[in-house]
Amino acid sequence: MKIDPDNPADLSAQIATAIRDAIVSGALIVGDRLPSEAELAEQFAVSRPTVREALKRLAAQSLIRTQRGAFGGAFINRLSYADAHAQQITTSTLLLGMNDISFDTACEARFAMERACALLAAARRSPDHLATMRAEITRQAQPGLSDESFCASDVAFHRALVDAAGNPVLSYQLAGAVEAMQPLMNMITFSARSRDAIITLHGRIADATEGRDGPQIIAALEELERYTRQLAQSVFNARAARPQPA
Amino acid sequence: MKIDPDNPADLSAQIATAIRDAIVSGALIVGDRLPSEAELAEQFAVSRPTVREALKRLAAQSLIRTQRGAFGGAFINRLSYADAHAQQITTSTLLLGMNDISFDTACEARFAMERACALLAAARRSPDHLATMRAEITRQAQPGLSDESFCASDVAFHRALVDAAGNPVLSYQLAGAVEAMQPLMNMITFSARSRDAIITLHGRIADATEGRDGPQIIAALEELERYTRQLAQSVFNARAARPQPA
DNA sequence: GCCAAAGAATTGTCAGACTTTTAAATGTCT
DNA sequence: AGACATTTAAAAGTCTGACAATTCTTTGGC
Repeated sequence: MKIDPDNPADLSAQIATAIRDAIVSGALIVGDRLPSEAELAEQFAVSRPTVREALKRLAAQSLIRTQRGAFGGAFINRLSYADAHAQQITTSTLLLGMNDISFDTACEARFAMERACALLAAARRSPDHLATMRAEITRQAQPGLSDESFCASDVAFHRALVDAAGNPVLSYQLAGAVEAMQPLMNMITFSARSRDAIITLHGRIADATEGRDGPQIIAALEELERYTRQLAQSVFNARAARPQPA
Repeated sequence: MKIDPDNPADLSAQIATAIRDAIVSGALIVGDRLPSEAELAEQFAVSRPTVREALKRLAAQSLIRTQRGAFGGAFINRLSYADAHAQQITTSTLLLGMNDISFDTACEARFAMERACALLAAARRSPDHLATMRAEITRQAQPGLSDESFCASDVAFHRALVDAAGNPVLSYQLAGAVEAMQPLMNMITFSARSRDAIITLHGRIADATEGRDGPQIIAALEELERYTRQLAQSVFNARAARPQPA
């Protein structure tokens, strides 16, 4: 590290890359303190604002954390599951929102991955996970619930299923897939009848999880995927029939 | 947006968050041009360097791209699959590298997700994907191959399988799981015998993919997971037996 | 021995200036 | 009139120097 060709392009990006590489390669480890901004500026032969821009880039990815005051500075940050989750969700949401991906494609990916958790969830679910799932089902059945709250509860239910698999890496990876679907799901209007159908399937999933019946969870998820895609199809068809609702 | 309380904490982070929220919420869409740095500085009542730090944070997440010259500026960037892939891999790699996650946990998550692609891959694989898989198997069988190259080829093989599922969202999500394993796999020494075993299983996966036999792909992947975990176990046990090899 | 004040190191922010890049506008020649 | 060269202006990229805010360490006083 500490190398920086005098290419005229984006010094702060180059510095950020150099430091990032040092972190990824293990040359800098969690808790290490970087030199002060003034020292870095001297090392890279640039001004302090340029160094600061580089550090802000790294901070945006939660790679470092800064602390003011004497013996403060920039420290290599441990990337927590929470941070990784949040980044994953933001990235996934933007990816889906900006690339006109079809509902079907996103839905297929999400349920394919969720089914991958089923066997593990059946083997490892704790009473805690079951309680969360049941609680969300109860919430979903409340009469005055808005579509948005219904979707939020849906996400919470599925997250509980994923977490029940007891593998934090899996939970992290799935977070993006499940949560990023929420804006897409929010475009759907859920009738009382369709909510009933979904709640029934959620009940089957919860029962199967309680009974440690992995294949049954998969079967219910498959049915839920089929139903969700069909529901979205009919909503979009109806909208296409009358393009100007106002 | 355009709001910014005069809280004394991290103005550049606040500005970045405000703009990011505007992007995620859809108030700013792909191709939109932000006001110039000078104008933003005026709007937020801060100095230009502070605005620049905020913009660099957004650039680090590929949310904006900047262009110099007249009528240049910061433009909302379309988050491409390539960018999202790269971010995903970096984040996953760091998460696994900094949180002493067990090999078993990472391995379990990875193969669980990969099996989720099996049925889709069987249904949709193209001759192109098959050719890639066969080519990587051939490479893996070369005699003088280093462990590192063997791992890299392993990753390429599995990525071909994932891509064969024909769902870009799935490919994106899986990228992290598969590629982030590489540093962990690189810690293993692959004997000629273990390479043979892995290559044989890869052959079974390729055959099953060619024959559109989803369950067979899953079975082979399960065996591969079992074998990989067992191999890692024995390597780690051997290392633990003589901690100071030098 | 404990508490308070001084000191120093470091990030956060500002102001102003200069350089470089780039596209548009203008001018000139055929 | 059209094609090409020149000028111009807008904008990011960078630098310098300064001051404010924060926080740890050390010193001094009781």
